[in-house]
Amino acid sequence: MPASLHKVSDSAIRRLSIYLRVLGGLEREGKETVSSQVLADRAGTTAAQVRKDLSLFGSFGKRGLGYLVTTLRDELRGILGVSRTWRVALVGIGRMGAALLEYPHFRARGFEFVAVYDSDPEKVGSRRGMLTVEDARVLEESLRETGVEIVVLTVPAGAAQEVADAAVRAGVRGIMNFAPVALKVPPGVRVNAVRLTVELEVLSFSLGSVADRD
Amino acid sequence: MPASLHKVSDSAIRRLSIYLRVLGGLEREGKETVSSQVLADRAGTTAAQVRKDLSLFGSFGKRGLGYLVTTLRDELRGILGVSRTWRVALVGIGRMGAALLEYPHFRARGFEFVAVYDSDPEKVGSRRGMLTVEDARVLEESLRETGVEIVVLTVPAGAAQEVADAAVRAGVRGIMNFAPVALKVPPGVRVNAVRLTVELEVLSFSLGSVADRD
DNA sequence: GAGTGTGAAGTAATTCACAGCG
DNA sequence: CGCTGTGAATTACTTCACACTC
Repeated sequence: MPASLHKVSDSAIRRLSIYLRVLGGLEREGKETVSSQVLADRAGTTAAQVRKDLSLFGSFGKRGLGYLVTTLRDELRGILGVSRTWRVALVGIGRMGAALLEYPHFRARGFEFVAVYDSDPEKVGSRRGMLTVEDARVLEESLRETGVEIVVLTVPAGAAQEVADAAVRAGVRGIMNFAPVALKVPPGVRVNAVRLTVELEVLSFSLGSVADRD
Repeated sequence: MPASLHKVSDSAIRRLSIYLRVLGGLEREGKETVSSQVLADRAGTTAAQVRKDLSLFGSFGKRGLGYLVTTLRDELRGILGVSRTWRVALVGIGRMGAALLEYPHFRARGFEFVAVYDSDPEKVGSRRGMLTVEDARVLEESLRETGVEIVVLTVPAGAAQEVADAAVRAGVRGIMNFAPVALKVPPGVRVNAVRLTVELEVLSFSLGSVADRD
């Protein structure tokens, strides 16, 4: 039962994205087919989990054989919505913003930065690769004009909510938030937070508690 | 039932780290107490979840009043293991590595970079703030000598596993991995992967499927 | 035979709801 | 009274196990 309209868990989607990455590697290695077991090993999960995840969207495998690498990759691209290009804007061009702007894997996966904003007058007007830094004061209308669909937020915590509000008013429905605040957005808008300090603190906790395996 | 030796879920720990961040903000605002409800609002979760999470480690609140901000913050620091300083090394100083090295929130939370490595001869020997970039070939012994406890990996995918192996041999038990590969490490070593492309693809999926609320 | 697809079983995480305390 | 702490109920996620297909 393919079920494309049923609710799929976030963690399942995360894993699909990882499978997609693994399939790219397998393809480069010239592999034509792959079993759920091998896929699982490379993705860091279990074979049953792989099959369950894929079965949420269809029956892509061949029994006794496994999955066709290229076919499955195309299917996953379709499911994840990355067979097209997404128009992305960066707001806040500090060191982290600059690093993301040049991050090679984004473009390779269809996420293209089409605008950059900052509120620092020193930075506004300067070039960043193909792009010119625009003034954050014109954010809303500029985002709308440029047809931006996803915003990557690397501004200080204090500025994040107002930038998010402006982006939402401009019709943006996806926000990748690096600022250390929980953003409030209306229904229909999706925020994905990247919490670098949290990741380190999870490590710190694991190393601290002795009762720890794996 | 405090239960410090029982298994606590990863997501609970992640939330504790977020609560800690929120408490810092409340403290700066001069708030002395906070209810689970307010904490939840600022952290982006529910009051029941906050109380459940905290109850895994003790009874920190006062009924009818809430939690004392400073006290709870200290408790959480102890639980997460961040009342001390952690010695961290960065391996791979591209743009992302450079951004992390200067990321102000790491140091503010007790994560201190004490060494930087790269394999590029052009970079080896150059200065990065207080640190000199060392040659990745001496990684293992240098990590050991420097007493590094956590490694942040920002090397290309192809190099990540061998760097991880060397780090593990050097006694490192925590790895924050930015490379797009699943690292294999022995039991007792904890890897935390930061998958930036996955985060964007989750957004892409959410925007793509129309059947989407929140 | 090898390996998928999937209900059913088993775990884990979250939410409810309320007794009990300050 | 207000708000915590927590068992109980619920919901979500993962693993099992095996019929089925290539």
